[in-house]
Amino acid sequence: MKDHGQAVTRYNAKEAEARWQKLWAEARTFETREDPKRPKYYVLEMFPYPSGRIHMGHVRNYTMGDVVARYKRARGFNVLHPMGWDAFGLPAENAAIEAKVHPRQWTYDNIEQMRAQLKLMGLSLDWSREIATCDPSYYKHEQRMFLDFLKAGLAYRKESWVNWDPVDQTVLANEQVIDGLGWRSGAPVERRKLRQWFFRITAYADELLSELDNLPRWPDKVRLMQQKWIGRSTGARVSFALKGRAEPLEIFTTRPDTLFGASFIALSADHPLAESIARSDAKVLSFIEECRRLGTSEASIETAEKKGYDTGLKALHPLGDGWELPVFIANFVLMEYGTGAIFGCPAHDQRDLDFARKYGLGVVPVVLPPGEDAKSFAIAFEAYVGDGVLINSAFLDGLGVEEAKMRVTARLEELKRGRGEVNFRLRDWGVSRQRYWGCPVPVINCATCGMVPVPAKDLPVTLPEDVSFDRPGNPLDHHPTWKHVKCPHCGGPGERESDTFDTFVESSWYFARFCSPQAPGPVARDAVDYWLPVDQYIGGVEHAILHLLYSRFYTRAMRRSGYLGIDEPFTGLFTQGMVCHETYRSADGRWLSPAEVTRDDQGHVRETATGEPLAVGRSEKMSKSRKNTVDPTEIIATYGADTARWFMLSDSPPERDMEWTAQGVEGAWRFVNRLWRSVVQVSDGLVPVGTPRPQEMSEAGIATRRVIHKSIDGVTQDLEQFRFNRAVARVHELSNALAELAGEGAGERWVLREGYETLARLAAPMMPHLAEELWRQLGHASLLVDEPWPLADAILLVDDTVTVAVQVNGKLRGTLALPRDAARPAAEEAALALPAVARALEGRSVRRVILVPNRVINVVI
RNA sequence: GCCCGCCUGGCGGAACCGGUAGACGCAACGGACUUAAAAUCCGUUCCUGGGCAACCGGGGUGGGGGUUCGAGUCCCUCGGCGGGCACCA
Repeated sequence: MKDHGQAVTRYNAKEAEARWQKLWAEARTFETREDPKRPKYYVLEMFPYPSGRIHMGHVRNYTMGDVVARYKRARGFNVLHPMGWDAFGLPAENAAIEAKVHPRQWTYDNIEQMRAQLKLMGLSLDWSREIATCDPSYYKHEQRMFLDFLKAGLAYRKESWVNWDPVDQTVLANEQVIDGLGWRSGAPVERRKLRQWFFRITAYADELLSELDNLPRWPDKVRLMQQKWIGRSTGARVSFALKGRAEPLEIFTTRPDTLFGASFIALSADHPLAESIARSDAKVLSFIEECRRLGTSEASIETAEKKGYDTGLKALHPLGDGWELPVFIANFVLMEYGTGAIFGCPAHDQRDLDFARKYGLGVVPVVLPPGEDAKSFAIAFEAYVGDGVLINSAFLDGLGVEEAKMRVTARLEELKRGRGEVNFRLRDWGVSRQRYWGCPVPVINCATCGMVPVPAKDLPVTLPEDVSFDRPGNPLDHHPTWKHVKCPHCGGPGERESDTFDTFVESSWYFARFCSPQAPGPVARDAVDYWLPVDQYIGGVEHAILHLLYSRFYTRAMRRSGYLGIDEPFTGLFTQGMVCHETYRSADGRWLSPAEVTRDDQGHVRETATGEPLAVGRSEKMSKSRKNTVDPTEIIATYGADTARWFMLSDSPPERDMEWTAQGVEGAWRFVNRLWRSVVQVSDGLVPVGTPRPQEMSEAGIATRRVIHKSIDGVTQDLEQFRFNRAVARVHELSNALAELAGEGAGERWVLREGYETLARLAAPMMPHLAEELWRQLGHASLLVDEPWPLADAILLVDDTVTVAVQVNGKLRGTLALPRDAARPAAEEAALALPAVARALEGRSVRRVILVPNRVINVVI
């Protein structure tokens, strides 16, 4: 074909995309409202932190969500697909410190920029529902709900150990402590006991665990991680009397069956008993201080030696007559778990064994492994933790481990020296942050009345605008006037709580706010009842525990306060992989960004500016530190959003990491153009829109129709199952088949129309702008986005003739074209008649023939 | 240390429930068009032996073993990579 100039050979993505985006916006195509007559579908991607620029991770996430939203919309669902901003957080304050901008200004500027960037992607979002969590119109509802939670006992304040940075004068999260030092100040972090706010997530520990089984559309991996995080363990609480003390000591164990193998008791350094002894014993005090200095970082735990200090106290075994056990303070016992005290059974716990060997304590085996002899069995340096039969254990002798656990627990209960107990690893969620850029905890501290919640009518408690970040610590504390208020209770002088909430609180309910973003209360009940739960939630695995667990808790807390009627916020969850890129490094160790390098004719990578050759490193997650990032806006400016979206969905399965390559984008861009060009070229010769299917059709035409309808069926299943890479491959296949038919002269004009219309429809969720363009080119006046999803003709999905593999002893010897569902004798005969089969048989007799209908004929000799 | 996942051409990956391994794309190579290049179009490409050729054979899904008429797929085992948790009593 002759080149008729630029207009015919090149698709102007930039112009076309802007045009369609404008039309969708004008038609308010994606604005949604409740409609009880239609089935709803709520698609949500984890909302972004407004860092200032979108990155490829966002592009991948929002492309996937948009494919789902557009597909479900075409299937007739009333689709809610909103977007907002997770707008509180530390980076805004850092910007305030470094660039002297107000966090609010910085945040809203960033939102402005990112919204413009996102809009270029052509996402089917209902922008009328946009929310920013730093807006008082959002967080005032959070404060309102906090008051409800307070009343319901789901929020409370207690003293708790925290990581304290003495220079920055703030609490640090565990993630912000690196090798025992504050991440910003570099100062050694101290453990301090501070009054902190908590959400009682543990109240729902059992439910949060058991309901994981009712989330079949969540990845197993995430459910498993949450299971482990909640960490339910069954055991017993056992009471040990202490010689010379009135108060008994309680311990928790999951192995009450090994109670007769006890040889010591160990207390946490933070245990009240340890602290009480320390008051009269300087040596104990210095040991406790040594334990505390060890800190909580992973490295220190790993390298720390198991150490104990014998307090000289004696505990009396609850089942032994006058049996005394030494009481140690040990550095490996955590106050936060169980009762902060344990009994040590060295024979059946490795850590206890190490401890016993170090301090010369007894090692008595009480569980006999199968096949061992009770007289000769001994423990050396490896504890036995498996199943077996109880020995040396009085009334438990001869029982299995499980049976023994039950029996001993029952006996302890009779004696009132213990009872069965379930413990969780999960702790209550500490939500206090000593930060400015967060939602203020709506509480006033009064010298007379104590803690007084801010009355609902006084909400919101807004952040003061005039703050200074000149000195370390919480600006809310330093503010001259903000925190000084009258006590709402007695009218006397009070002080505002200056803690703000962890930003995870905002993200724990934003999905509910999206249902009715203008509601005067936190939510409008009819709106949440209609829209919730979220049918499909999409985001990174990094939120597998924190955000997803908090949201599950918060939903229950909202239910308890009457805001919602559901338990689980997200019925479907998909965790997408990361976007990676290869890395470039110069000889002197500088990292270079993909934009700064060129590939020469030999395939060597050079720095564009200097021509210096570069080392190409392995592909890693795009990150600023490695400089291996590609700016989505530049890609969209060059190739258009559809190309970026198409490449994002190609090749790699969505749950896996993908590699971003320049060649890959080029390939996607070529396909966009090829598709556009083939429709432009073919459209003039097609039958008019709406022409009924002709009675007569050529073989090639019928064959192509089969491909078309199999494509509909295949793409539909692929999209339903999040197999976007396969959907992409199928669209390629259909495009190839149509090009082939078009190449065969006049071809079947009707079939070509059906084919290209189908192609446009199937590609629309993934490349929405191009699809509209093709639809228009094919002669339609309507918007494709309002067209229904195509339906496959079931008759065309089954072939009349099938290709069957013919094997001899499982080895492929040839193929056979047979009528569908061919009967055994005919199929067998045809198979045996194949020359390759006869050759393989070499005259040997056939023992039997395995026939898998329409698939395989296996001749066994 | 414990738990989970993964391993298929030069690369990303496909292969429904055990039934023709390598779809589709990238890259590479060859050809056409062009004064030339780019773009585009056509063709080839898992490895390997034989043959001028159409063609005929052998091997192959991280290694080893097993189940089965038949294994990328199921089981055992070893190795490698990735992720999660980590003093949890």
